[in-house]
Amino acid sequence: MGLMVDSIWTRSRASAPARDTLSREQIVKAAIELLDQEGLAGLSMRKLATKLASGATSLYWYVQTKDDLIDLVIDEIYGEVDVPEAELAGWRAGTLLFAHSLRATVLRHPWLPEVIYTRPSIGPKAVSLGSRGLALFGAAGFTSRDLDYAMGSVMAYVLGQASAEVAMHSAVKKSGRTVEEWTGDVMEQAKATVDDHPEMQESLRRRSALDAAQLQNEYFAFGLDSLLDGIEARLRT
Amino acid sequence: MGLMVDSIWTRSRASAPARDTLSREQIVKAAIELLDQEGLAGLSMRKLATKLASGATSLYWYVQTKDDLIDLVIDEIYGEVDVPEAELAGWRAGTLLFAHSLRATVLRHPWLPEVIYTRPSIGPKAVSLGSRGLALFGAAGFTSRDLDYAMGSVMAYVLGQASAEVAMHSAVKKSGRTVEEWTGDVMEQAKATVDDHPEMQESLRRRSALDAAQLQNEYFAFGLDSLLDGIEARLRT
DNA sequence: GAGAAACTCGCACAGTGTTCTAGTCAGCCT
DNA sequence: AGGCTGACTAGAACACTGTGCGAGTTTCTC
Repeated sequence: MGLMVDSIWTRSRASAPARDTLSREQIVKAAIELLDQEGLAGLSMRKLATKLASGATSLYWYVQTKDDLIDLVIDEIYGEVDVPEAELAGWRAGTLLFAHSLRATVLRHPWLPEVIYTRPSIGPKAVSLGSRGLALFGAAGFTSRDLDYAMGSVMAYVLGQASAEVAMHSAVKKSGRTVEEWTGDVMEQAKATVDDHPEMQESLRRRSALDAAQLQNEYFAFGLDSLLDGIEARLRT
Repeated sequence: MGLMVDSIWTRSRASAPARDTLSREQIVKAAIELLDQEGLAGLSMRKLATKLASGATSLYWYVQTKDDLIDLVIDEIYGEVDVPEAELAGWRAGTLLFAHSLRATVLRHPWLPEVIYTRPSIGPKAVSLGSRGLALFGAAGFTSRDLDYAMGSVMAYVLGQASAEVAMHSAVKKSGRTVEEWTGDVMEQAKATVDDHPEMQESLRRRSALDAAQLQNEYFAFGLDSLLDGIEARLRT
């Protein structure tokens, strides 16, 4: 009974490194670079090893499996997210900063949505992020379960919206055209199916009338502001 | 110039099927079954072919690549989502129904988050879903860009929250324990990193004090209600 | 009956994650 | 100094992946 779940985070190095050697940090860093350049499909143990000028199977000394490596990578990324102190910014402004930082992080690492939803994030940096987030919301007056709910809902929204953005970006990139051209293509190509749907037509037309980046910003802000309004209202009950 | 993007949706069968033959529908259906049973990693063309009692490469007559197949699969899944008519339910109730239906669909197909964020959804059923959603929000009085933003924000939140749920479920399943046991494991295992974070400790303790499913429901409802409150307020300006 | 489609599928290729095993190196003990 | 131990490297091999190719079979059309 009570057998412990053995995960990456429980293990640690036993003594000092012997000579000029590989390291987890190094491997994780290289993996992130590879992911940023070539996406999730472009990350293979062999390619990663070549990048590190080592044998492919040497990596397995530092990492149990590829999945474990990805756990490490994800946690590293969580470390890039800013969570301001409540005293400095106040809740609303602080949360906006946090949300935008999280969004920017996802956009910087577009392969993230493909992997974060396959596992809960319980690494040290993810925990630290969660903790600082809870502090921010706690300082605003949220307590007990509302505290968790509020924080979690903001994260869910931001990750969801950013993930959708990333999905579009990657499709555009794969097509090798500009965002605007791509939108046009999609409209044309989906014409047959969209024709029966007047609401969709208008929506697509609206979409192409505006600069794509600005549109995404407004999109993001609309939902975030709405959500925060709603959450804030729950504070006064 | 203006070269069309060639996608799954543009192609169509030329004439009637010849004899007792495979079909796209059949393949897609089998793929979904396989995905539900074994997850994304469990879907391979060979396994799928065996399930259909056919040769592996025969599938390539109906489907250009595995990615195309997944496009078809995703669209099929979008067909499972309910979007009520505005006249029947009204905006708020209708949106709640829609949101819960979308969430339930994701929970029914936990591999979905792993794939939806790698491509925008522009298949016929996804378009139909979007269109009916826009109709629902349009009937409530949203117009122009607010219409798109409101609808998109709700989708982003729901998908984000459901995806996070699914991430936890799959970790629990992989560990082979109950949700409650697993939560305990995680707490114990993350003790070292969590110990410096008092907010996190309380949050985790709170989490284990409540039935997991009920907690997820409350979680989901909190953010959704907040978001809808905020969106609704924007209707009156 | 001939020819053209529609459809099936075995073979092969390059690539994957990972295990196993033999090896090299650095530091410690006697 | 010599040998042992543990830290670390890495090649060979296994079972598996997606998919292009080309040859085969079936059915429809004239």
